[in-house]
Formats: sequence, structure tokens, C-alpha cells
Amino acid sequence: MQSGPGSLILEGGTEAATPSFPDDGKNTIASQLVSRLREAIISGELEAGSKINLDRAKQSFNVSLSPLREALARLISDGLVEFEDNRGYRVSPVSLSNLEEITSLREEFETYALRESMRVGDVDWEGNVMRALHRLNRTERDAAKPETLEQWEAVHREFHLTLISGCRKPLLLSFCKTMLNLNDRYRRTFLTRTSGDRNVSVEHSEIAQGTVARDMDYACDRLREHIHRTGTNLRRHLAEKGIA
Amino acid sequence: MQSGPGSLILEGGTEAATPSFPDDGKNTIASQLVSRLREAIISGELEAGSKINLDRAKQSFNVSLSPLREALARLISDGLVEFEDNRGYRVSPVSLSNLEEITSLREEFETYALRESMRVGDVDWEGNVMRALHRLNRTERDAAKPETLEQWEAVHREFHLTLISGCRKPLLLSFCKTMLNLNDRYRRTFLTRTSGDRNVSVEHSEIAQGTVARDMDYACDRLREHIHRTGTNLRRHLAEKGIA
DNA sequence: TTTTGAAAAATCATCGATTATTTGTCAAGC
DNA sequence: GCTTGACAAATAATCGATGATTTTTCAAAA
Repeated sequence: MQSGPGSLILEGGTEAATPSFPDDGKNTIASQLVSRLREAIISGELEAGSKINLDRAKQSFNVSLSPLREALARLISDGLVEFEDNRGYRVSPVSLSNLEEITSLREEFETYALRESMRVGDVDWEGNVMRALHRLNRTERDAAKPETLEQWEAVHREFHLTLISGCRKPLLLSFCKTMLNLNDRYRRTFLTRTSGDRNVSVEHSEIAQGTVARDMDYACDRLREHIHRTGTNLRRHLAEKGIA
Repeated sequence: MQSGPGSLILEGGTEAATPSFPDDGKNTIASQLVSRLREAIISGELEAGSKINLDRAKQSFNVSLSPLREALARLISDGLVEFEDNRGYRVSPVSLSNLEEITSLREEFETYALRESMRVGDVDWEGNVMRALHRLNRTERDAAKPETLEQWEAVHREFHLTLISGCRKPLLLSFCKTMLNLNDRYRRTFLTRTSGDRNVSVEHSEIAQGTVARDMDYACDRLREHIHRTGTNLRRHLAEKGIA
């Protein structure tokens, strides 16, 4: 047995820093590429709708063709990449109708998952929700500092996923993650500042409070409004940039 | 331009039978493999939970490694295949809890999609629904003749997809298709006869009638019951075979 | 008997080269 | 000028071979 992820191995507690690989649990090149490509697409680094030239991608990521193709194939399921026989892969385009569908589905899926979580979630889950809320409230979001935006996105995403993580429906959770990914791409691409007429912190707090109080209707209504408002904001920003 | 799928080309109406490739629109080996593997898994030919040995699969499908891996990677999104770094691919296992989640999600997703379809669907869609119902009613299902079972499965699937095809939400439709695939695997594996206390034809007719009448509550209630009953039947058969 | 660990076998992952398809170019014909 | 079709370039798809990891085997030690 070799030193796998999380293994606690001998040699006098050296805690060796495993120099070669970053080890986010992804051993293979293909799996690392999935993460890197996903991040590149969600962040907008890879432009929406653009073709992914395999030769160029191969070079810019310093990998061979096989793991690159395999990673792209896996990303199709995330809705971030599209594929056509003999024409290769392209970054999924953005559009008003796509954004509207994502918003609608988030409203449906996440409220359903939240209701289920309140129905069957345990105390651990409640605690995770409060922790995620606290972290989110303590995370700064300053448009002037790009690194805070990325940090906030990660914590915000974690909050929404934690809310619904108690539902014990793994397929539903994976669909919600997919929708959240797609939604985050729109936000990170089109929305660097939050709308002035919203107090998003209060919205998050209300959702979380209602959730741990197991007030299903209240929590789900607040969550639905929250998602809907974000969708409306994004739609306006898309319209400003002339995206149909 | 070469003779693509559906192209109407010259040479005096020879309607050339394009001898070499079957042409379901899937040109590449990888894409054909996706279809073949999906069918093999849903039909139970590839056993649930079993490991997919790449060397053997390579031989039995007469293909090389690259398109095989790419096809399997794409199938992850269908929930039919699971993957772990350095341990390869395996057919997703079946379980009671998985079946229950699929049933729940079908109830939620398909009733939502049906409601949306009734809200925005056009006359073409209505016609498609009635046609799909008619075909389904005219398709025999005899446990003694396996080929009728397969035929019925295809027509039945088409009916359910047509019902919701008017909703103009492509992502939602793809999720529904995924759930339907997973559900069909359970039916084709565990349910060769239909339960005696059901008249499934009537159920389908009621759903379709309510749908084209745009009676949202009626149609959605009937659809939900229909899905729920199928789930209950399947659960019983799983229990009989000792599957937890 | 059970445990351990090194060597062998099996299997997975990746690479570089080759083949097939699509896209771009440009001159001939209308 | 516009279309057409052959050729060339670019790109995608596949293959066979090699490298890396996991699993199995089995003999030695406890």
C-alpha cells in the first residue's frame, strides 16, 4: 500500500509534505483536468460559446490528448461543455433563456431539497447550516479585490449546498450542484457587484434561521425569493450587455 | 458537403442503403459506444454493480481503449456508470434507496415538466401526445415474447417523454430522461409482468386526456399516481429478490 | 494459523503516432 | 460576380505501445 490520500504513515511523524502532487484527492491527470477545466469555464477564463481547440488546450494545460478528451467528456454532464461528433467540444453558450431555465430549476429543485432536508435532516446538518451561514457572513466581498470575490463565491456556494445537504437524495444533490455551477458562471461573468436594493446577508440569515427552526414554508419561500431575485438581477445585467 | 443524416441527395433517388454504417446519427466509435453501452446497462446485459474491465470490454465491443474510455466518461452523467481514479469504471449498483429516490424525483420533475408543457405547449405538442398514446395502446406487451417487451419499453418511454416535451426547458428534459433511463433499468431487470391490480392503459389514457384538455391538476395527479404505483410495484419485486 | 511484505500479474492511465473528417483556399466554369 | 469542386491545411478520432497503480500470489516470520 502506498501513501494514498489521508493515509497516516510511519517514519516518525514526518508528515511529509508529499511534494510532487497537490492531492485534492484527484490522482489522475484526467480528474485534475476536470477540476481545472470546470474552474476555467465557470470563472469565464474560457469564453462561453467558444470552441475548444484540442491541440491548443493540450498545450496550454500541458497534457496529452487522452486525458483531455476524457475530462471534457465528463464535463458534458455538468452542462458546461457541449459536444458534436467530428466537431469536437465547445464551452456551453450563455443566453437569456438558459439563465431563466437555470433560475426556475434552482427554485424548484432547491426548495424541494430544502424541504426534504428539514424533514429528515439531523442535528449535524443543522450545525453545518449555522456554520456555513457564519462563514458566509464573515467573508468579505469587495469588487475592488478580485480574490475576495472568488473566496466569497466558494463560501456562498458552500452555504447553498449545505442548506440542502441533509436531504439524503444524492441524485437530487448532484442536479442541484450542476445548476449551482451553471448559475455561478453567470454571476462570476456578469455580476461583480450586488444590487443596491438588496441586503443579501439578511436573506441568507432568514433562510438559515427558518431552516433550523424547521419552518418549511417560511424557509422555502425565503429561499425561492432569494434565488428569484438573483435571477432577476442577472437577467438585467445580461440585457445590458446585449445578450439574448 | 457529404451525405449527412437526413440529407436528400442526388443520384436519381437511389436511396442508397449506406451499407457500411448503421447511421443513427452517431458517426464516431465513441458515440456509438455510448448508445451500445447504455442499452447494455439498461437491459441488464451488464450487471448492476459489476466492474467494467477495460481489456475485456475492449474485446467484446471490438474497439480500442480511447473511444471506450471516452464513452464511459460520458455515461457517468447518465448515472449508469460510476468511476474512481485508478480503479476504473463500474456499472452503477441498484438499491432500494436508489429506486425510491428515482421514483420521488420522477414524481417531482415530471409533474413540474408536465405542468409547464400544459402552460406553454403548442398544438403540435398536443398532437404528438395523442400519437404517442395511440402507439402505446397499440403496442403489445407479452412476457412470453421478449421482443415485444423491448418494443413496449421503447414506446412507453417515448410516451412519457412526449408528455413533457412541450415545456421548453431543455435542462429539465435531460434530467427527466436520465431519471427515466434509471427507472427503466429497474423495470427491465425486475419487472417482466405488470401488476394484476392495475390497468396501465387506462392510466396512460387519463394522463393524456387530462393533458390535452390542459387540466393541470388532474393530469399531474394522474401522472404522479402512475409513477408512484410503478415505484411501489418495483420496490416489491426488489424486496422479493432480497435487494436492500 | 495468521500476518507480513516483496514479487508477479492484472489492470488502469497516458503518450506519440497514424488515420479520418472537416474546414479553408483558390482556380475553372457558368 | 457567383458557384463548384478539387486540393491543402487544420482539426478531430483512433490506435498500439509504454508507464503507473492496484490487486493477487505466496513464501517467510510471528
